[in-house]
Amino acid sequence: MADSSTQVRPGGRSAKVRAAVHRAVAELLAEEDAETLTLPAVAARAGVHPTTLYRRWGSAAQLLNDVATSRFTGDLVVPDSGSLAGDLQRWLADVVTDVADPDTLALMRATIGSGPAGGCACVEDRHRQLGAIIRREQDRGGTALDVETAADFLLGPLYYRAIFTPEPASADWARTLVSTYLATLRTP
Amino acid sequence: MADSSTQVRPGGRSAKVRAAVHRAVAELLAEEDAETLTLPAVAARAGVHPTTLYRRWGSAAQLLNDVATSRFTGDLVVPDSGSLAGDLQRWLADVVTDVADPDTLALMRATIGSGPAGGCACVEDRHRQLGAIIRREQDRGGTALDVETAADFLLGPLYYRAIFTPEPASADWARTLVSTYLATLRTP
DNA sequence: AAATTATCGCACTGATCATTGCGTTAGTGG
DNA sequence: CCACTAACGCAATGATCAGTGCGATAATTT
Repeated sequence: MADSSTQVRPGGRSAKVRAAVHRAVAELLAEEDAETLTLPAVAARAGVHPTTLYRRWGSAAQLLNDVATSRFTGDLVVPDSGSLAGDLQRWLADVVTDVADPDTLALMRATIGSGPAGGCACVEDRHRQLGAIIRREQDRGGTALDVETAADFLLGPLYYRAIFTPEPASADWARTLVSTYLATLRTP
Repeated sequence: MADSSTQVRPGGRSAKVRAAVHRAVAELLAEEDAETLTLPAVAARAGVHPTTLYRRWGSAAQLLNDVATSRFTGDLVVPDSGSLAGDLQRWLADVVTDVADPDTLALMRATIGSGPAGGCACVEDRHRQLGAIIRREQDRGGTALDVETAADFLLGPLYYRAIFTPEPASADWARTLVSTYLATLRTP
């Protein structure tokens, strides 16, 4: 103990409590609205004492942020089909499948309402993945693309529909999105 | 009193209370996060007794929904510049200006978290306006366009950036959005 | 102007949330 | 195996929220 006074201890029990709490948040969010997501309610569902939640997370907003971060990072693998079109098609199809889950959507909506005003944990990893796909295309000798513009045309309509409109996003609609975006690249 | 037992009374006092409450909600949302938006807090800010809020709105979610509905309906006029491109350019610029306001954005984010899972009061009027623009173009003899697709390409990137990314939407970026969308119509 | 009643303020109560101090359990390193 | 301490459970407290009955105010009608 040369430097730090706080020594993290991620062994069995803490991890088990954390997993139970995360699962309880997901379940409660899927059942009822985000208004009733209080720390005592989560604790009762997870079989954990409320004091633990107050100490580890402090508030419902921070807990939601933690759940969303661990839920939306590292869940999708960046495909490598050999072409930009193939990579985008497969990746966006995976994103559509992910967003199509009502529980995932509920977590996203709740996170938007309680998270910080700029940036959201729901899409940070998506932007990284899109950047990786574009960088790979550039390494193959393809044209250098702007990540922001690609996100505008691919993630924009997808998340807009998921959050604001009741109609779900289908897989072939996502394919149309990709081909339209690629068409705009050829005709500036 | 032939039919109804409840008789609405929108005269002076009720309207004044309603306006004060709406203003208090907007102020509190602009200052702090949506977590602390409780009915007693709104009542204290508005100078109204909390009982009134419990009776008229019932919960913070319903109050938020009411505020958002009256805030996002009828605030923009549908332009009539003579051409589809001009109408879309001017209208989307107005939408950008509207979303650029931090207070408006805070109200949108809070409404997403507390509103019903399908559809949001923030965009319902936007869809109606976009439908009116497209219908007018069709009356002029132009091509019949799909409202959903137009919303995907215009409102999608705009609201996606506003909610998920910290970077603001500029006016000329909105112009790029419109011209790109119009370009995709000519090259299917 | 008088009667009617929707709406609001006030006081009060029960329920739930947020927080703290203390003892216990169980990972972690020697 | 033993000492150490991070992490948890428990009990108790103050604060705030949610809800109710009743009288007062003011908008609306006759």
